Amino acid sequence: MEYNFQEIEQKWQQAWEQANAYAVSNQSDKPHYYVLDMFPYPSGAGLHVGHPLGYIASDIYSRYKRQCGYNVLHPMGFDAYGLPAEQYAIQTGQHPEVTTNENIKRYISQLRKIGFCYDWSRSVKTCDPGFYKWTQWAFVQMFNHYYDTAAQKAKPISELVARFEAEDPTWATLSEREQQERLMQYRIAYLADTKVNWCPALGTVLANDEVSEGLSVRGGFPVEQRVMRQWCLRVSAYAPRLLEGLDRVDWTESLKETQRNWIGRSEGAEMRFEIKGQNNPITIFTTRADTVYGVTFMVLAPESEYVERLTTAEQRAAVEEYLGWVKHRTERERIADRKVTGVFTGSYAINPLTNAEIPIWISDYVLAGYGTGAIMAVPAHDSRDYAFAKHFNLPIIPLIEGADVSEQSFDAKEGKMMNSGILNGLEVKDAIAKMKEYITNTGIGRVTVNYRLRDAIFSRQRYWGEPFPVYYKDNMPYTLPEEALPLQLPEVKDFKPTETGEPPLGHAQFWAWDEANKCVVDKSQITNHKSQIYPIELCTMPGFAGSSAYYLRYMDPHNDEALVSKQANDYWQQVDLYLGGSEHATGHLIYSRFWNKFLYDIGVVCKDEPFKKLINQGMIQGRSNFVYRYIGEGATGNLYISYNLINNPEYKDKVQPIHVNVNIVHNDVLDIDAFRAWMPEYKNAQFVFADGTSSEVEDNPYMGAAMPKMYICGWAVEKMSKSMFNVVNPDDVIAKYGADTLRLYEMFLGPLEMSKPWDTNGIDGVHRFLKKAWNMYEEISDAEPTAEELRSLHKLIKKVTWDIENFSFNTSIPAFMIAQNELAALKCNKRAILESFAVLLAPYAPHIAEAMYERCSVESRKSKVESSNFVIDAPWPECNEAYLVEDTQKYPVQFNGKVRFTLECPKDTPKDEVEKLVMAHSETARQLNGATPKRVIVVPGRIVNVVL
RNA sequence: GCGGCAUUGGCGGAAUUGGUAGACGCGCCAGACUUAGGAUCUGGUUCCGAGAGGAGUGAAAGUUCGAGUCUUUUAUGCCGCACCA
Repeated sequence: MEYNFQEIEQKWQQAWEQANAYAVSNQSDKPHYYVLDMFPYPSGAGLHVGHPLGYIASDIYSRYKRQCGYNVLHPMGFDAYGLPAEQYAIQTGQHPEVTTNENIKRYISQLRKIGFCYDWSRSVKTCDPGFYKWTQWAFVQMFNHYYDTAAQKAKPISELVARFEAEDPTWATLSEREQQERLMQYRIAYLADTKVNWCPALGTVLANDEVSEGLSVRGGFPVEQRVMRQWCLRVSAYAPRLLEGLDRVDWTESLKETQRNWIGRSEGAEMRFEIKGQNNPITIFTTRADTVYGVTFMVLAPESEYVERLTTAEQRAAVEEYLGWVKHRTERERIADRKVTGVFTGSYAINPLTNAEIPIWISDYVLAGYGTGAIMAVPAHDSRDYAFAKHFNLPIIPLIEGADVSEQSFDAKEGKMMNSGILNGLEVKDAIAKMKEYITNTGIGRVTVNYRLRDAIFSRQRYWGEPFPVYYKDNMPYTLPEEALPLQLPEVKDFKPTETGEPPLGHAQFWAWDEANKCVVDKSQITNHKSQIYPIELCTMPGFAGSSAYYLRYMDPHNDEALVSKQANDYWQQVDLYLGGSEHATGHLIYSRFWNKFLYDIGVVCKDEPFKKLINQGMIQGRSNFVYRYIGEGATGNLYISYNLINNPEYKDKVQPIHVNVNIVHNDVLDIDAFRAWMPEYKNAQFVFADGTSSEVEDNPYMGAAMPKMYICGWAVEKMSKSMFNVVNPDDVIAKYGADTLRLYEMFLGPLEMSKPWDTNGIDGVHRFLKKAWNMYEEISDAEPTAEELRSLHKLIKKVTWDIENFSFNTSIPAFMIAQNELAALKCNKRAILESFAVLLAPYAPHIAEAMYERCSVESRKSKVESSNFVIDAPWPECNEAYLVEDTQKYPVQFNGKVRFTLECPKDTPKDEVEKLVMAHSETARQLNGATPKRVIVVPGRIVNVVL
């Protein structure tokens, strides 16, 4: 029977769907396991072959775990809010919900075809009110909590109020508004005037991770700095815990490093410097307290609050000019043009150790948001200070013996101190410690830790996002009561910002809060305060809001009473395995961990880290194909040279590579008819074929039938994108080879975590394997398997089990091929072997495995591979291979470096016993080598080396 | 500048604990079948060498009886962060 993958795959996909085969319950005696894919943003372009890579890997693991007897939660959903849908809406007027839902539908149909074992009944999408109710709910909780730094935990804001009432006599004297303003400084979700990344082209602010090199990550539009009143999340409060938690998760080192980098912990000291003529010191942060004797000037960030106070009358004009210039410089300009700039304030600080008077400058190389926004400059040992000092001709005092600072600063933290008073003669490391001690003891400062991680800006001036459940009374924000959630996204007539610069929600008519009746009403009713009708927040939440806790929702997706029930969360605990791209390292994966830790603090979840193990699948790059247009003498622009000829003298440097659609190229051979039909300009294309001739048919030496000629295309690895014509759609691959081949081939391509190009050359080999494997199931015998057959099978069992548990999926496919080869060579048609083979293959190629298993079955029993356990603990057959026998040790015996035979003996055999055994084998050795061993070296536990 | 990862045939890549480097697939070569092959099957395929044999995992050194694997130095490539004091 032919391997009809279309029929098989359709049949089993329907069978799984009808049987609801992958629905999973929150109640089970089985051990639980939660496998999660990073849910996709459903873009208009649909899936390409790169997307399913991680999904296939996680699907293999899920199926394996299920076959091993686990209750596996393996869901899929959609990150449905986002800019592209909204941009499209602005251009076409189509409601983003319509396009988003269309895209989701397309994604689902593409995903279904690949045969994933998702529990679709648990699917979520972030733009669903039933889902974003809990995004809004979490926001309200964050608004109503503050971070208690002493306890390192979020606590209800009411406790803070109680503390103020008890400890601060001025509290009672404040007005309600003043009290609210004060509380706002503590809330975890808070409103503040902050410097933001404003993107005029997108009309919205962006988070730090959404900006790269002064351009928006989406769209690549310029971003500028602006101060705006924004919602923020106090992520920075969680910095120590976000850092510490990394030690307790099983993630790759590189990803943890990226996060550590982003969190950016640095230990140092804050020091106070008195100001000459003022009785009010300034505080700076430094990690090099040891260099305080070399401070020759101070620098303030332009935005520093010290600037106003320290600018003298004579310098005011110069300072203001400089501040104005800095303000109008975009982030992009600042990065592109890193020249040294600055201005003197006119004030002097007093070095607390030397009492020297040191000038205070302003420069934009000091950042307002880090430390205290002011630094002590030590030009001898900091390259940035050095550049500044050279530019403005400020003194440079070297502090480390032997350091030459005539050309550049000496930044290394090594060497012996000099010119440093009490620190002279100490090593830098000891000097830092001593100085910290000195600072603490004398009270001129304190030892502190600084983090680079900033609070997340949480407002977006966009339409297609979660509305904030917030209304404004007397200009102060109040959250909607819990029973009013979700606050549904209103209809608007225009998705662009309003003329007055308000976000698109400014167009919404029904966008006012009736406090008395607790409902949304027409905003025209906002007339006066007595009406108790107030405006609702116009911004929406950013993309990461909906993706920060979606993994919890899968545990309990239909719960209307809670984000996740206690029972469901206690059962699933956390995500055991999370698979996704490393591009989310500093965005989603930080926000999720923050969000989860907050939920942990308030008792909603039982684990403070959301993702126990995390694997980054590599990116699939495109593999572009090229044709070579002849542009040399007499070129018509219509002649294309085969790739193997382009370095011939007559064509060298006379051809121009042109991208050609990879879908009309097979194994780098161009389909010339398809090429001519592809675009009008190629309609009359002529070719020089691989054999160097131009005639399109070769005379057939036999019957005169035409034989097509080959045009070979060149290739290159590039990003997979439409413009390179190298996008491969999984649907096309499935139509041609089937989902099982696609799954196998994606895994076969290389290690999961590495980036690699999608190269369709070679997919035939994998497809051939499936065909050959299928052919083994023609006539099945009930005879007892032979030892050899069992050996092949058990090698495979061992290998595949190891591979799956170690996420080394790519190496399983060769193992299957070898086993298939061996079994075919033995003409094996034993039911016991073939059944097991199908069971092993099931995680990788579930459809064909089901069909194989079905063919093995005597009567029509349920015959699902699912119901048959993965054979991890099958009895090992008697055989001679050491590695199949668990309690013996294998000693490959080498003679002069070449292994000649393998010696087997019990694991704990003493060394001299092994030597004796080897000598006893010396007869063999003599025969093999024509010599008797002179010396036998036994390395404990492993190898026997025989020197002849 | 800081940090992480990588480098093995013509190509993708194996080598799981330091133990026969190049599994498996592609491509290529030869053969079989065939009107035909861009189908299928069989055999071969790291390089040099006719052969015996020799060389060989980016480069150099080290540890070891033994190194693709461990250590140090170095080169190249990819990724992340970057005026973070």
